Amino acid sequence: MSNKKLTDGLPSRRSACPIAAALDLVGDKWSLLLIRDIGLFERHRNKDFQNAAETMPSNILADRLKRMTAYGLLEKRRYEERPPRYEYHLTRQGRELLPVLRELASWSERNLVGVKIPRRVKARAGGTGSD
Amino acid sequence: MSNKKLTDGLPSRRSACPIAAALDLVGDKWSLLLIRDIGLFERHRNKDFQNAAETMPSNILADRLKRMTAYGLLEKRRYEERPPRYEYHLTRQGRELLPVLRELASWSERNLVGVKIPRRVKARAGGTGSD
DNA sequence: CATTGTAACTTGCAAAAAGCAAGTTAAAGG
DNA sequence: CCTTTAACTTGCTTTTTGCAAGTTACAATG
Repeated sequence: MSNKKLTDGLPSRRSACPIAAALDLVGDKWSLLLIRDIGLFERHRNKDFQNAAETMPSNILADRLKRMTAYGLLEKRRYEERPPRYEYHLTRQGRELLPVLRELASWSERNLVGVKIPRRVKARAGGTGSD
Repeated sequence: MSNKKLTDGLPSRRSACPIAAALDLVGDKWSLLLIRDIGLFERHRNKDFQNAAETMPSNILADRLKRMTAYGLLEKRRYEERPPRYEYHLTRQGRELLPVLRELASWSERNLVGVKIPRRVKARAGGTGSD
C-alpha cells in the first residue's frame, strides 16, 4: 500500500554523458541480467527469473521489474485473467540494449574465459608491460 | 599498511554466463565510467578522474583503480620518479571494452536523450502497448 | 467449504557497498 | 621549517543489497 524507498526516487542523471545516463538506468548488479533473461533466454515470468542461474533476491527482482517497466524498457502483460498472472517483455528500447549485451558477452568470451580471479591484491606500481 | 575490505575479497562469478561474469568485474556504478575516462576522454591521472563530471568519491576511485589493475584491465605507470606520480592506461583487455561503451552511448543517444525520469511510479499491470 | 498449492509479489531486518570529510605520505619549492 | 600537491587512506554515515518469512488471489482437491 505504501511504496517507500526503492520505487520512489528514481535515479537522476549523474551527468550529461550518455554513457553515465545509461548506467544510471541499468548500471546496477541485476538489471542487465534481467534484460538478458527476457531478451536472450526467453524467460518472461517471475518464476522463470528465479530459476535463472544467478538466484536474484525476490525483492530486488520485483523492484527491477517495476523500475524497468517504469523506464519503458519492459512491458508487463497479463497472460491469464482469473488467477491474475503476468509476464514481462522487452519494449523496443529494451530490445535495443541487446547489442550491448552481445558486445559484453563477446568481450567476456575473448578475455575472460577461465579468468582466475586473484584472491588478495596489493596493486603496487611498476607496470608489468601488459600492452 | 593494511588493506581491509574493498581490496581483499575480489568478486567471484555468480554463474558461468559470460555476461554475468563481465558484470561481476565491471558491472558496478563506477568501473565503466573509469574505462570511459581513460579510453575515451584521455584522462589518466588521479586528479583527472576527480575532475570528471561525475565526482566519484576518492576512496571508491582508489579502490576501482586497484581492482581493475588487478584484473588486468588497467596498467599503472610511474610517470615521475622523485615525487612518485602515476598514471593509468588501458591494457588490451581494457581497450577491448570500448565497443561496449560505444554501444551503450549509441543506445543512450537513440533512446535516452531528454528522457524524463518519472518521479513516482506505481507500475500496475495492463500493457500500454509500447511496441 | 476448509485445505493445500502456486505465482507474484511484500515486509522486516541484517549485511555489504557507496558516499563524505578529514587525515596521511612523499616529496618539491620557498 | 612551512606550505603545496598528487595520490591515496581512514573513520563514520547513508544507501543498496540480500535473506527469509509473510501476504494475496485464486484453482484444485477432498
